[in-house]
Amino acid sequence: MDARSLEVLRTVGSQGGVTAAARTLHLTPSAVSQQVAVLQREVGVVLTERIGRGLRLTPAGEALAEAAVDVSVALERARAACDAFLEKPTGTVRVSSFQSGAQLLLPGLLTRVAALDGITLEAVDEDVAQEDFLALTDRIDIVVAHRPDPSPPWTPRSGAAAVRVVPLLREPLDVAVPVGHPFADREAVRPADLVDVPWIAVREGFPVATVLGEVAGRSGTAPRIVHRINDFHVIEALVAAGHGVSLLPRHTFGGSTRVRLVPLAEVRAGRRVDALLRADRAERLVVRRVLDELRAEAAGIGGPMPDD
Amino acid sequence: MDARSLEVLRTVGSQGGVTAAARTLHLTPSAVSQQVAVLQREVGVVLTERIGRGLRLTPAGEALAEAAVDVSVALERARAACDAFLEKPTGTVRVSSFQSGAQLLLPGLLTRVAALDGITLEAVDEDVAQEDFLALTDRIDIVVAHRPDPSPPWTPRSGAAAVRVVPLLREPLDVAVPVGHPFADREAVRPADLVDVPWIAVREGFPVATVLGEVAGRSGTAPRIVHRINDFHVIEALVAAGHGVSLLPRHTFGGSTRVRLVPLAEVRAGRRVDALLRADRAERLVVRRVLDELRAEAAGIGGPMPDD
DNA sequence: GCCGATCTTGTAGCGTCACTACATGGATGC
DNA sequence: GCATCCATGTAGTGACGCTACAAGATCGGC
Repeated sequence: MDARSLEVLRTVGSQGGVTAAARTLHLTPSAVSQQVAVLQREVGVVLTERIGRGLRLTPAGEALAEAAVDVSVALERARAACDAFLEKPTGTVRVSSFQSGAQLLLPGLLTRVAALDGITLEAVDEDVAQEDFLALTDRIDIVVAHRPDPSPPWTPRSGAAAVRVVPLLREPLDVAVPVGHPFADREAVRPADLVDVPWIAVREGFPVATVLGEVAGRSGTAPRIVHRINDFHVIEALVAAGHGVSLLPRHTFGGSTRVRLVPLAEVRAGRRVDALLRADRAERLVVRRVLDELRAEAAGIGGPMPDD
Repeated sequence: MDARSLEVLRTVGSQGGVTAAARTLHLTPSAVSQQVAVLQREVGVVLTERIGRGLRLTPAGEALAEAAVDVSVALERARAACDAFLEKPTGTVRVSSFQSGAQLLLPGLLTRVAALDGITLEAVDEDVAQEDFLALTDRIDIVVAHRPDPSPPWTPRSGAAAVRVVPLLREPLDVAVPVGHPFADREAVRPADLVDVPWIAVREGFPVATVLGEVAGRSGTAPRIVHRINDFHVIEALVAAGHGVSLLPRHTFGGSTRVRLVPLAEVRAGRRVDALLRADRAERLVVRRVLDELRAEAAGIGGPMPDD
């Protein structure tokens, strides 16, 4: 029973398969399969079961994976205990963010971290579907993720307490319309005003996709979606050119002079931006340090965080 | 940073040296030294320092060893999480005890455990000096140890919370005198009565050695020790033959018809019998099960345990 | 003060274990 | 029913940890 084997099992659980686990662990599927097999023989309990052509953890496997979290945490805490005897926290931290979050937070974060000296920060932009954010934590230390504001909290595929959620900021979603549009100079628009307008939405399954449905739902009709674009800047350009209206996050707005953001009335539309990190990663001193800076940076932008 | 490496470091700390650690880990000193060296290189902090021709942990090493406990605990807890899915706790548990404790507790414990079915119990009798009991926990699951009743609690050489102490029973120490001795039919004897009597004591440094000094101290004189014998049955035989008097535990008394046990008055003389086990071992289900039986067995003998 | 004993720490050699590459058996979906 | 994807076996290879041996260091005894 090795800490590494447990880590492998846990990854199979969180990534939902041998192949996916192999990818994030930089191994071949064969190696992963063997590790799990050895572990299974050792504990004498069936840990995985085939589901279709895939694989998932049995209740025993879940329990073991859950316990594996504490092992990783204890290991990282041990490492941190030593780091405390070094003068400065040193090391490299991998941070990922969806694009608009990166645009909002990364420049300031990088400046702050550069001032700390000794910490190298590897930033990656990752645009993934809502349900895939948690899985990113297996290969990235701090995952900046977003979800619609009124929405159920992050629920991992496996291992309940494995991932920690640190709220960063809440950002309202406004209606983006071109200059000259009937709404452009309004104080606010109500859902009832938006019946049958041509929407530019994000792709299905992506973070704020559900918000549009809810806004439209208030007026009792389905939204008329004419385009599905993930990049907010592209959306902004399309709106500016009069190809439709859209919901855009207020603070990330590019500032096009040909687009106006009009607040929504009667409905609470927004997105929450959270930092997701595995419990073991959260024990690393450098990670904590970077996370502190990230929170400070977010606090300077979004104002105080409301409780969920 | 491996769980095994941490275990090695921890053993070096608790055993107080590379060679001793190598013995308990069934390794060569060279292997232990290399492991520590690798670990040290990895964390970048000095973990050990030479003290004479020996070795001890630096504060950083202590901190890491302390953290290593949690790693072992988490690992064993993971194993236990799987065992919970098996029908019965199965496995082998190593128990050691000093001789008189073994005589008192082992027969009943073995009977109890045999009734559980599936647990094999390896019993060892270990007569070690007071300060060496704790080190036994590195190679034995449950160490039955004893110490003078009013005495400071067990303090490990390294790693404060690494060893758990489970009180089993308290046993009074009585004055053993031969039949026909002036004290033989007394209700009790006072320290003042015992000035200048010829004592048979245990060897220096062994568990109840200090009690005699304290009893004698009450009368203001040093005890006159004529023999140093560790085996209580040998002591009993010597007392029976009139070669001196001794302090013997009441419940372990062999029952020689030529020896009387007379209680001590005015002074609280006794020994505490404790079970010592490492925190990680305590997580194993089989170990817990055996420990439960041991406590039950002890409760049947010593009556309720007083708080220290 | 020298010598043996004891303890730690290097170096060479060896065995084991985990990984990769490749092949096989199932299950899915167009 | 064929192509695809996934998990899992099997041989081969490389790396890592161990043992055996030797060297440097320190303490106790005569």
